[in-house]
Amino acid sequence: MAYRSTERVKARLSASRQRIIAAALEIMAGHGYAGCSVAAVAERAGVATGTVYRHFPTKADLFAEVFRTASQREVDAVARAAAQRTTVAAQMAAVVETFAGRALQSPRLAYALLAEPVDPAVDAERLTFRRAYADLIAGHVAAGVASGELPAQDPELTATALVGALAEAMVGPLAAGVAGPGTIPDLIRFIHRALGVSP
Amino acid sequence: MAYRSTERVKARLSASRQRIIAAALEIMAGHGYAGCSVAAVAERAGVATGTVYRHFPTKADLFAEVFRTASQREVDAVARAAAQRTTVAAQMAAVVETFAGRALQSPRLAYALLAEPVDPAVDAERLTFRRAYADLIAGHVAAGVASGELPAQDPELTATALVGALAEAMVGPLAAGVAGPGTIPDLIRFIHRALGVSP
DNA sequence: GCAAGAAGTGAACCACCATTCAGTCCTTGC
DNA sequence: GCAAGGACTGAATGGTGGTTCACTTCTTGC
Repeated sequence: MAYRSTERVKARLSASRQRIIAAALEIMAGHGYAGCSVAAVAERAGVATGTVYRHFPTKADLFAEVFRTASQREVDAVARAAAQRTTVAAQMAAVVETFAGRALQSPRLAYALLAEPVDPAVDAERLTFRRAYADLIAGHVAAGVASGELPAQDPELTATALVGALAEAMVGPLAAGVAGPGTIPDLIRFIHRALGVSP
Repeated sequence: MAYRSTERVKARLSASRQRIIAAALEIMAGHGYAGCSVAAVAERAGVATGTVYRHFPTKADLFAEVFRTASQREVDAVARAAAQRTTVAAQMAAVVETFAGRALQSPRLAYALLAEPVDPAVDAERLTFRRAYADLIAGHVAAGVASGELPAQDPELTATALVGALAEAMVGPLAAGVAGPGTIPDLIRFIHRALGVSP
């Protein structure tokens, strides 16, 4: 036995894997999922197409991970913003501002993550993305109901509906390229009403 | 010139076209968009695959029309239900009940119309579907604001967000096959709060 | 009945792209 | 240096399913 992979190689492999994921993300941000052929991803990552398959069994597996990575980044940013506020009203305002602000920064990527037609196996990953947002929101809503800041309601349903509302309200602006200046404040008012925040 | 198409032939052509659309709808209701190969649609319609292409230039064109037809039917049903009520609160309750009730009657079709991964050209048609709902709702909201039943708000944004909320809240139940018994009343309460209906 | 021309047929075609694999290059331990 | 075995390559492969088209069948006006 003359070969047993060493730390150095493991690190290189891992770096290579990360480069592939990063390349896929960059292409998604530039040309959407539609532009993400395996060959294009490989070229941008500086490897041969075959190499992609040493890291991921199928294209769907690769993009499941790409979606997972990107989604986690988004959800984390929103969670961090919300955590800095104390009232549910302020927390939800932070959620909207962060979510919408980031989406408008990278509209093509946001569109790919939210709504672009993708392989069904990748689409499944999208569900967990939305679920992560819903869980985050549901936690704040449940706390608000418990503290009496919000009226009694099913936090799960409220959170799911709010995620849908947020996503839908962003798809138009993302397609158009910009949001009207009043969109975000209006959306915050809508969501405050929906939560039952007292005015 | 020995041939100029007559009424009888025109009627037959139109009937054939309708049969193709109907067949596509039936397959969507049974197996989703994924089951809709052109060959399968043709077989169900009782024509050869080539015949489909005498009526529609591409598969995407066929399904754009299929989506348009199915969507119109849904929107009409919802509009009709809402039109029978007098207050905005009751109208929106009717919207939710009709939308959700019909979706749960034909979950596979509803899923295909709302969320299943489809060809991008067909996806575009989905946007107009959602837009039609949003316009319907926006009309009622605007009337409610004008009459003082609802507080001041941007009817367009409210309507868009509500469409997103409705769709998102249905995707889970559609995937699961059933909705919990409380889902629809809870959703109506959510939407009433979001509109600012006074309790 | 017949010529002209449209509608209908379905097997063959083909574009696209994910996936593979035989050959080459590297890394490791001795 | 060298043998063993992994990593890398990228041109070739293959499956899928939308699309075509040469041919057949039907309609029409005379």
